This record gives sequence, structure tokens and C-alpha cells, in this order.
Amino acid sequence: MKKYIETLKTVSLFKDIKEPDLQPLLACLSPKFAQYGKNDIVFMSGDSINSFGIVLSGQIQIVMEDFYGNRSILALTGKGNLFGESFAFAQNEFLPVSVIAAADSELLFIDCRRLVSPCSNSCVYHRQLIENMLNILALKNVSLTQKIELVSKKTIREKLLAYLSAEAQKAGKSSFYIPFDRQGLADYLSVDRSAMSAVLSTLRSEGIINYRKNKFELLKQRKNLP
Amino acid sequence: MKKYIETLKTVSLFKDIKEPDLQPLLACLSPKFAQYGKNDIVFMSGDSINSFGIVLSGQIQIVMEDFYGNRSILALTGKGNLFGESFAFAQNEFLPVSVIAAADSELLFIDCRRLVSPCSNSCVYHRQLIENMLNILALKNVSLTQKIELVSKKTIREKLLAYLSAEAQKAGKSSFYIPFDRQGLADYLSVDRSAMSAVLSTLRSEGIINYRKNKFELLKQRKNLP
DNA sequence: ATAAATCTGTTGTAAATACAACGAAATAAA
DNA sequence: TTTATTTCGTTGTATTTACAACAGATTTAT
Repeated sequence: MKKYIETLKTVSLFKDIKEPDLQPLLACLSPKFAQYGKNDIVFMSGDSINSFGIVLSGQIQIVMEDFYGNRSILALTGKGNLFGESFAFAQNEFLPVSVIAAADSELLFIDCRRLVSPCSNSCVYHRQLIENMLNILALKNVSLTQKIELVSKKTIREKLLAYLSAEAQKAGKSSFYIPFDRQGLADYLSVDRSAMSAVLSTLRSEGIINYRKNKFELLKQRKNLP
Repeated sequence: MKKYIETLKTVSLFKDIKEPDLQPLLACLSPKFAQYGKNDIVFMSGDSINSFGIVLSGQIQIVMEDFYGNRSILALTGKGNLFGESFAFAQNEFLPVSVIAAADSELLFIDCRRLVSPCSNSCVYHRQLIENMLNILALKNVSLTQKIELVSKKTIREKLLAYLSAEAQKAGKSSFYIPFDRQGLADYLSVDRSAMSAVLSTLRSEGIINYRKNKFELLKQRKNLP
């Protein structure tokens, strides 16, 4: 396991755990190491899982398959990232997705029951681990909630204004940079890029926003609070 | 606190904790009790919180306010329900919403640092508590992810088929009941009800689905898996 | 049983979007 | 610098939707 220490140090689950503590902690979690060839199935849709995974090398993909058998790739996950943690901790939920190795990959599996049961010798680390896992799930929750608020809007105009409004609030200023290019933003909002471009132009011509590349500005005044 | 025992027993955070254990556990968590009048502000947008709440009586609303000051109610939460847990455990995240008492309410606040730090006398309960909280966050995560997959589709037709497909898979049969009436389903998918009704009719006339009230059936054959 | 209220499906219209095709602008590579 | 590539905005068209108004069906209340 030693050769993966550098990778493991970057994993969010082990945040604020010092390198010398990592080794004994891992021993305590008794993770299962496994190698997969490209296109091997890691988790199968319909499974109920008790372990989540960490990608040590390679890459895995989260694949959705609907009732009719149409597949679509929901996510690609690489080195140092977790996968399956939501389903592992959501007891009795069946996986609606499959996890497939997108390349030859080395994965580490940790049983979530190990994570919550404190073991005699390393309670200190366990506490940090649990805190990290709560933080991971909570952060994901927050970002999913924010995204739902956007994609639930019915028009591109509404989606854009909701997104830009949120970014302005996050920045604390009416002028800010966004972390997407146009195609990325369109994908994030689940709309057509060129249609979105057209709406952006309209908003600018109406004097509601201004933008240049990734820098945006909201022009209209904030309503006064009562 | 005794008068709220019946309510607390129904709270998901205390699942699988027996009534006699609840009292000492609460003492250990040292929750803060507070009363709010209608329209009082519980959490303010922009706050960073370390505690989450439990509604003992009354009702609270989650309110979103955008850059322009437009308010919209995202959720109503009543007796026995948690609120704010995602933000409390997502350290350093600022609340993008406000929490306001929708009626005279009695609330209980629990510091999330208390929840993760084991105290000498009640580690057994703490473990269950942590397991429950991980479960709560994970389940929310799962349902948010599923919802995002639906509302990200671009047409009502796609949304409906994705939703019905997921329900069929969940049920393990091509025929199943859905937990919404038409308006509820339209709200869930973020579309117009009458437009959705029209699309449902089209799908039925095309022989793709069949339905009657809340009972739906997918008619087309599953693709054979390779 | 009757009336009232709610839910559901239908239709027409105006509005918004997806999609495709294209050219200009910006960026990266040679 | 020149070329190649990517990104971005514009336009036209066909598709899809939201919205409003309405009628039949179903459920609930009286």
C-alpha cells in the first residue's frame, strides 16, 4: 500500500490526517485492494453496496442504463477520487447506475461499517474520518441543491439569471468571474449552447447584464429589503 | 424536554434509539431550545452555521432570495423534521437561503461538533447517531441525484420517460404506481401540468406507455443486454 | 343523492427552445 | 507570422413548451 501513499494523501476523506497516521489508520479500516481491466464491471446496477471506492490509478465511469437499455455516461472519476459513497451510506438503496473501469484501474474499497465503528486503538483518526465523510456528503448535497434550483427553472433566461445571481452573491460583488466557458455553462444548465448565447446577447442588449469572456456583471439595482 | 419525547422519537436522526436511551443522549448533546414567533428569522442568508435544527412544533420555511431581492419559498418543514443539516456539516459554506418561522414554532438546535465528538458515557448512542446522520445525508444525496437526472432532460417527453423508467426499475416490473398526482408530478419534473398531460396522451397513443390514474405501465420491450 | 370542489385531458396561441449551419473572433500551434 | 483549432455569437426553421381557458371525470363534502 506504501506506493499509493502520495495518492491517498490527496483524498478528501483523509484530509487533516497526517502522513504518519495514515498507515495505521488504513490498517484499521482494512480496505480491500483490487485491480480491474478496462470495461470490467466494478458495481452493477441493482446492487446494494456496503463499500465505497477510492481510485488509486486509472479511471472509472458511472454509467446509467434506463428501462429500455439506453446507456449514458454520467461521470468520469479519476485518481484520488471517491465513488459510491452516497449509496454505500444510504442503506437499502439499490444502485441505479453501474460503475465500470474506463481503463485498467487500481481501486481501494472501504466498508462503511468499518468507518463508523470505532476501533480501540485509533479513535482519534476515526473521528476525523467521520467528520470528513460527513463533510463530503454535506458538500455534495449543497452543490446538488444549488444545481437543482437552476435546472428547475423553465427558461434559459431564468436559469442564467438564477446562476449569475447566485455567483454574484457568492462573490459579494455585482462583478465576478465564472468557472465555465460557454459550452461548460450550457452543459451545467442543461441547455443548448447557441440558444444560451443568444439569450446572453439579449440580456446584454436589455442592459441587464454585461460580460466579456468569463467576467460577468449584473447591472440592475438590488431591490431594497423591507 | 420530556413533553417532546413523542415527537423526538419520530425524528430520523434518532432512528433505532430506544426511548429510555433518548433522555441521556439528549443531555449529552446539550441541544438548545428556542421559541420563534411567526415570521421570525431563524437563520439568515449569508450566515455560516454550526448547528442544525429540529422542528418540535410549528413550521418553518426555507426561503431563497436572489440578487435582485426576489423571494421564493423552497420548502416547508414541519414537526419532527430536520433542517440545515447539510449546511451545518458543510463547513465554511455560507447559507444561500434563509430559514423563517412560518408559524409560532418551537425548535431544537444541535451543534454538529457535539454530534461527532464522542463523549465518555454514551459512545454507543453516538455511534448510532453518526450512522443515522450519514444515512440522512446520503439518502438526500441519492434523491437529489436522481432528480437532477430528470430535470436535466430537455423535453417533457424525455423527463417523463426517464422518470417512469426509473420507477419501473425501482419496482422491478413494467407496471407500477407513482406517488404523485398530475400536478405533483409536473412540479417534480418542473414542467407545466397541462403540457405534461398532453405529452402523456401522446405517449399513450404511440403505444409507448399505458396509464390510468396513478398506475403506469411501460409497454415497449427492453433492449437485450449484450 | 346532490352539490361543490378538485383533478385531468384537450385545444389554440404566443413564446421559447433545440438544432443546424455559418462566419467571426480568439487562442493555440507550427 | 501564419496556420490550424477552438470558442463564440448570429440567424432561420421546425419543434416543443407555457399559458390560458374550458369541459368532462372523479372525488369529497353536504
